[in-house]
Amino acid sequence: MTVEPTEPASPAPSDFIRDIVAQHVAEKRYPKIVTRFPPEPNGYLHIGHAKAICIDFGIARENQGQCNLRMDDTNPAKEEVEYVDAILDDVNWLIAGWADHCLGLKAKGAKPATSLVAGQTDYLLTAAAPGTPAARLEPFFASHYFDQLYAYAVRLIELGKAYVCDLSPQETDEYRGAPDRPGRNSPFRDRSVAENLDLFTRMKAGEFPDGARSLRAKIDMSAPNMWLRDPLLYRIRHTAHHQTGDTWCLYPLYDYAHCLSDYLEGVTHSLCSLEFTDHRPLYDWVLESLSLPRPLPHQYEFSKLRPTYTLVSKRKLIQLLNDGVASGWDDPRLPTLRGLRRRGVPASAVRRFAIGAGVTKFISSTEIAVFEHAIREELNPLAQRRLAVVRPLKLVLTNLAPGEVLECTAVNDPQSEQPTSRPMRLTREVFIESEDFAEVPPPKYFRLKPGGEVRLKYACIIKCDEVVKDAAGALTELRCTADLTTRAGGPNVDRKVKGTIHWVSATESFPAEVRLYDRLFTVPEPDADGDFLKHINPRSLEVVTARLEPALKDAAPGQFLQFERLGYFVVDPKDSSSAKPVFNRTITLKDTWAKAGEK
RNA sequence: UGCCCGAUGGUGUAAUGGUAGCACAAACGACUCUGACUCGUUUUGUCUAGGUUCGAGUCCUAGUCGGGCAGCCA
Repeated sequence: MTVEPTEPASPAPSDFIRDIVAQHVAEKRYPKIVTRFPPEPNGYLHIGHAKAICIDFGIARENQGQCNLRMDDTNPAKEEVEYVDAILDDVNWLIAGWADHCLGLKAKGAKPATSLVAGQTDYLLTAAAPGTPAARLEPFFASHYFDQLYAYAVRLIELGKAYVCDLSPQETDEYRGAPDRPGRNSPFRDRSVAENLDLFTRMKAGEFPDGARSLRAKIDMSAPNMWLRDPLLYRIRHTAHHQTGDTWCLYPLYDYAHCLSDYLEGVTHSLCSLEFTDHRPLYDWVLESLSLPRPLPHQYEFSKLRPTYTLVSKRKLIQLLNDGVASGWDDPRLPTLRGLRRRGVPASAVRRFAIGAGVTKFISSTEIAVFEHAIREELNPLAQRRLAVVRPLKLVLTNLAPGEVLECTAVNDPQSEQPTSRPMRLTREVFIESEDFAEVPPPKYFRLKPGGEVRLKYACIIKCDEVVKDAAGALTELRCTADLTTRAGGPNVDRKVKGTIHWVSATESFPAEVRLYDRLFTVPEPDADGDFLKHINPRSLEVVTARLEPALKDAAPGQFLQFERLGYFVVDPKDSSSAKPVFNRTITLKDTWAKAGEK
């Protein structure tokens, strides 16, 4: 099983949004802090969403509050149940052991309850009680509020604050004007309440085709903020919805549905990304226009997380899939939560990265190195050490007899306070990493070279006597002698040599497919020139047949491993089987030697 | 010639009128049976110009630069 620390190592962060929340808590403005994470079920979650999740859930958990998972599903044309399930799964993975106790889900099929608050009809849907079996829970859905949303729309009409408009989509655009040019009033703007009510009822009844009419807020067509120029509240769509089926042909738009969904759930702080800043006055307008009896939620915006060397645009991710660059939403090279999970990135590392990026309104990109560092930081204490040779080079220990076996002891978890160990068997023929031998060594090369010595990790020091090549001049094997006095327990255990390399026995190891993943793009900003496909890293995936030490036979999916001196690895949860094991490289170890070579 | 948001080392972020700090990255060194980890040292910063103030990264004004907004998408 996957082991996850329950708390992030870093202290609770502070930022401008948390400052506001703290202030509200101090004022006791709300009975309880409630946030929400509102994905649209039209795609998979990625690392960018992880930041939103960490903020939404983080603030809830720091304030003994709750964060509702809500499907923002007001556009039936784009959304599917497949995504609903995947999103729930990904969120559960990301917050497991960290904020699962404040995940707000509702009882299956539950709808908002109607009550009288301060003499006014009010609707409220709260999360299911803790302890409710998971099978009886589901996320919140904006689509489950369609009745209440409709009732609020009627109230808006009665208040003279909304009207049915017969302008076509094209005409609506023309009437809206431009940022530097005021719009014009719709000719339908001053319909009577009775006529609006009649028309709206008939829109709901399905009397009109798509786009024929819409319900609009009556605000100000000359407002400098485009979103206040009588924005649409409802549009007609004769399309089945994954939750409500054919019940509706009238669907609310985001700006209308979102603020009210927040209110309906008792959300207090509605946190979203910067592009919604211009919508905030509309968010407030809708709620304030309705004179609602309970405290209103407020929207606060922050900047998105944008790591370098990758892409977090749904559209571009889909293009990678369609072009066959990626094998699916769970391709380990993708920044999707599914891809990351399959790659072997622990949820705690995603959180550490997302939280560490901070919360501001400054549009920035975060170096992927910060993420890679977070992954290593989390994995280092978690990963069991193993020996594996990814590009095998045969090496014969000439002073060992064929069939002779030298028992060694290898450490599993050097970072632990009480490290455990496992046996390894050194034999006459072993494999070492091709990279660990150089016939013509560069300066400061610590590894094996002709006539040179190196330690075989956990075994003994060896000396390279002979380099054997085939007729074509290609290296075929190395012939070495082992200094058995340097074995554990031997008189010269402590003899120092500059290099230590990993190895596996040629006869005891087994072959396995290893997928060596690297960054998907070769440049920090793949889409800077609008042509990200040009910058795909041709070596983002390299498949090799490696030789693994016998203990790796028992490796289970979800178990974090370190192949010493190579990097962190996991069993591929999808393609691996005991007959044909497959390992994914999550990330290499930091490699200052390779870096030196680049210069 | 509209409205809104933003600007602190290479990157990200803190400092809430009082010593510009942290992380990553980079460089060097120590340690090392992982060229990992760990530890130590170092380089690099308040967009510009005015103003308020004993004192400004912080407040004010103007400018510059960057971003968002004209979906019946979210």
